[in-house]
Amino acid sequence: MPARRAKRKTYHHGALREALVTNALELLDAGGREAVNVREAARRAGVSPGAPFRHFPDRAALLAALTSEIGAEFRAFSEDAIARAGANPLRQFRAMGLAYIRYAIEHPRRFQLLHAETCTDPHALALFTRDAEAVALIARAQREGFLRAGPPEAVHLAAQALTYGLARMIVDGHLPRAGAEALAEQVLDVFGRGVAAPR
Amino acid sequence: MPARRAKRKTYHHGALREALVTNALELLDAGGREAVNVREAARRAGVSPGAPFRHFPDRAALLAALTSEIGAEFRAFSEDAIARAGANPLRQFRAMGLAYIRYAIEHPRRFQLLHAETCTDPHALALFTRDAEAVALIARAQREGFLRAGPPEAVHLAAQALTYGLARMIVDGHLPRAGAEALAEQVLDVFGRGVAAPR
DNA sequence: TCCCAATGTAATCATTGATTACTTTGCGTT
DNA sequence: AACGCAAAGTAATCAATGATTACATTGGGA
Repeated sequence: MPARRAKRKTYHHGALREALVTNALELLDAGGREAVNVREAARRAGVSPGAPFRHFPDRAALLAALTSEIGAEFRAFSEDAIARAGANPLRQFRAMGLAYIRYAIEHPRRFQLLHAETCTDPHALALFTRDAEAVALIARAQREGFLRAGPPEAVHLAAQALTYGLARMIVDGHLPRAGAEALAEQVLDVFGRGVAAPR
Repeated sequence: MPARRAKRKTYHHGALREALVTNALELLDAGGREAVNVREAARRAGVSPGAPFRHFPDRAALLAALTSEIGAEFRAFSEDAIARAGANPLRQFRAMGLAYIRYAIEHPRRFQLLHAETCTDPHALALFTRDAEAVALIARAQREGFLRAGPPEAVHLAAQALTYGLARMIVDGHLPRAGAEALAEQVLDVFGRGVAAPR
């Protein structure tokens, strides 16, 4: 209830845990993972440096909570994009990839945290949670003649790596963000024509 | 000359700068970028905490020197792989991609540092230093009928993104390192068949 | 030889994470 | 409605690190 950064009237904050995570998110967006620190989050919540300890045993726990929060946001973002893509599974797959890339463009620091080596949240990576399903889909499309032959696992991994690579290149500064989305669509088209069965 | 971690006989270390970078590399490999700290590097060199200041104005400078060192190593690694690939440009390109991935498997922390958003070393990224040349090569292969038609810039970016994505997936823990190289070869094959002109 | 610039030491300060004892609050129980 | 207790925050403290300054030592060149 009490506004962040304002002097608190009550002894108890009321929603310190949430406030800390929110403040940590601000710090992350502003300066990356290394800029996330407990004291500043506490300061912005108008609370003493020891207070966060009641909610998070250490900095890693705060980062974990932040990661979880961001994971949920990303999942919602991704699933929304899939829902908008209609019923065609291949269109859905493409939409998921583009959502991935768009999220990386819009929230690079969050993307970075979410996919860091240290992130162990199994649900954090929406793109990688339907592997078996996606591979089966690819195998079926191959049998039905829509996709050219080849090991479906490799085709799937290629699609993942391509998407992840584009997103990562943007986040890591190897691809200018301006126009990156349009470029990404071209790249996905090249790949799509590559894996499609020759007519 | 004096061994690291041993008590120094002389007042002057002799090669403190190099020793600090070496120690920083150890810290990086052991615990990632965040584990690199000036004091520990100084401690391991058997030198006081203030000594590094003579060589590096701050921690960022030490990290920059470390990055530069790693960049040179990676470049040599990559160029060696290309040299071994023979004269065929397409084979060279494939060899470069595989070298990229192999380096990521062998030295994930170094790869990570080298490709971090904060890395500004323009020569650090061997894969991305011959863009115009590679695009021209692709365009020529298309004209000569080896590759199917399509915007050569997009084909080139697709190849880059695929390679970078695989390497990054390994580094970020999204792909088990065991067997990753063989898997990567399969993926590059799928891509290669995709961009190759239909026979 | 001697001087001085380079290099390392010692001491110090600020920031941050972590931890403990103490204080305040407000809710559930009676 | 009063009480008591658990939850939540404060204050104080310690350790580790980065940064910075004044001082000491060394060795090579004028």
